[in-house]
Amino acid sequence: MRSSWADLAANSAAENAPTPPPSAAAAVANNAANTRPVYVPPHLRNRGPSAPAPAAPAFDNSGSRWAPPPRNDYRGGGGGRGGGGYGNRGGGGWDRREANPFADQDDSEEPVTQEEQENTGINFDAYEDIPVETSGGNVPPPVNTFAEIDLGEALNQNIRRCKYVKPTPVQRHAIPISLGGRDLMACAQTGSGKTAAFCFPIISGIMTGQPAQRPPRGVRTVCPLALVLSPTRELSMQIHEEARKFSYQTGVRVVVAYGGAPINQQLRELERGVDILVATPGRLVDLLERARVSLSMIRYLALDEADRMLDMGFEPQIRKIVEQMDMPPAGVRQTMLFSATFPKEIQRLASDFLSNYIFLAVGRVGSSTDLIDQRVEYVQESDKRSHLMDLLHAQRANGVQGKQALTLVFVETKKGADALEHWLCLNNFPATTIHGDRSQQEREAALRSFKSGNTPILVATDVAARGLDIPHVAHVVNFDLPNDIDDYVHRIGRTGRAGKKGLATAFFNENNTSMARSLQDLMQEANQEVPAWLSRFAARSSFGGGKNRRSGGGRFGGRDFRREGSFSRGGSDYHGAGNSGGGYGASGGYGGGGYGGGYAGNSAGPGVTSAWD
DNA sequence: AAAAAAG
Repeated sequence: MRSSWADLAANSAAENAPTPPPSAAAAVANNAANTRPVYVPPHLRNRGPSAPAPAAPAFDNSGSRWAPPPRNDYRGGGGGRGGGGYGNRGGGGWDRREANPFADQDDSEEPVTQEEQENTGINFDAYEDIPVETSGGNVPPPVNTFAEIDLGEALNQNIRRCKYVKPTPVQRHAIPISLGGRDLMACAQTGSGKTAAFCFPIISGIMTGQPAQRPPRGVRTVCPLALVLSPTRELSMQIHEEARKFSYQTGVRVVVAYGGAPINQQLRELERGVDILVATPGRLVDLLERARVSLSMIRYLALDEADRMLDMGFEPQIRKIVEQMDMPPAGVRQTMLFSATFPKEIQRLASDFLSNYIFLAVGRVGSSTDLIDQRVEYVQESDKRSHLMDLLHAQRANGVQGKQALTLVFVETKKGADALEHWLCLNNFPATTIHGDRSQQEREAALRSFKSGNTPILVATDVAARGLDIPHVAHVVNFDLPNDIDDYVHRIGRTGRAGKKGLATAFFNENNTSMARSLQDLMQEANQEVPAWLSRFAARSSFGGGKNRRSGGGRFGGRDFRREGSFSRGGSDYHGAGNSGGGYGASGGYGGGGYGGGYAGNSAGPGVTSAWD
């Protein structure tokens, strides 16, 4: 598929003239007469007439099936509205024009108004005074602007189209680390732009890196250069949509594959070429076993919600994909793990997939205090429905134009989700539900309907707990509390995103006593008001410690497990040994004492644990 | 024990 880039380059060199790509021999000859490098990075391939003519590629495969006809996705100026030709994704068969992922947005060149920024952008004021913790050797310093990083003009333009003005904290730190070629384990807040944090370096790396060799002879096997895995289908879809925006007109192709949807369409997309494959594990294993995908060329591996991907349910599949197929080993490929939460048992498992990695935890002080208002109410099992009804009524009263604010209600079981949805509808609350017993079509329809406000109440199992970015979720209700505090963190993280405020209400009763202590600790750390009755439950249940207890007092949602043992446990002074200056150059390495935490000198109170993506 | 992920 590299050759399709080559064709593009050739095409571009000919100023978009409809001439066939040069033969390999011609390419070589041309190159011999020309000292320019043979490889043309994708960000140069869509250049307009003013761009210097790139050298012809040395690896042209014209005549083979890997050299499809030249793409015609150059559009004058590159940034304009472009008129027709968009939205032909899925139509047209061999029409290779790239659908405009920004088609549904106002693409005018008007400066972004304050209001717009407020409504659509990220509220960066919410990200001041971020505590940052890094460990590992030679940590690259963070950047403050996208301009400081050379991501290439095409990517920069997409960043502007996305209305990203400056990098979020996780992006400031993670992008230089990734661009530096380092493996990374990153804990980052919910809704703080973590997808971009791993997409930008991957796209940039593919654009500027060496051209890929031709895929092996397996006729229909495709060889992506990057693999992004996520635990749910909807999250994979979302990552794919984001990544498509970031890679628009870069020549980098992103394809998604997940279960529950017809495989044939996904196969067709794969055959058109794939640089970045976004997938759920099951469908990927299927594709690997059918030999439709080979991982032999993988340079970048990203696990989103990495702790989830490595817990009991997923670990075997992930090991199979990463260790037992044909993926290059750690140290050869570059591996990036992202999550809000990273229990140290899982960190230990994860380290199998990493090589000399940097651990990064980025959080903001008092984030939950400012952004997610957490409440816990004591509600008997039998009273939950009527209590929920009260909340919804109160909200409706506050709603704009009688419109219900978006409310996401988490329950424990799929049956429970159906039952609650049914009951809500009976009571004139337009609700829908998403869970694993529904068809993929139903799941996607439910999500759409919720996002659009058509059914402003979504009853969900944990399938919706992680990663999903649903704008304007005003309220997350933990109708049934999860059994794991990390799940709670992810669930409430569906609100209070991109610097906006949110509300989270949990129903607590005797069935949740195992959560009392961890919930109390979490809320305390986030400067939330803890009801006295909850503290009593916590005191009562705390003797055994409890599996939900976060070690060391849990100032951060994540902490490098490699540092365990080099500090006295008990966590009275989590950051005490770190220098609180700007020293990002951690020198410690594994378990060494020389941890240079770049803790952003905050004395305003306890750190944050609340919302980590 | 539940949920998710292949069909």
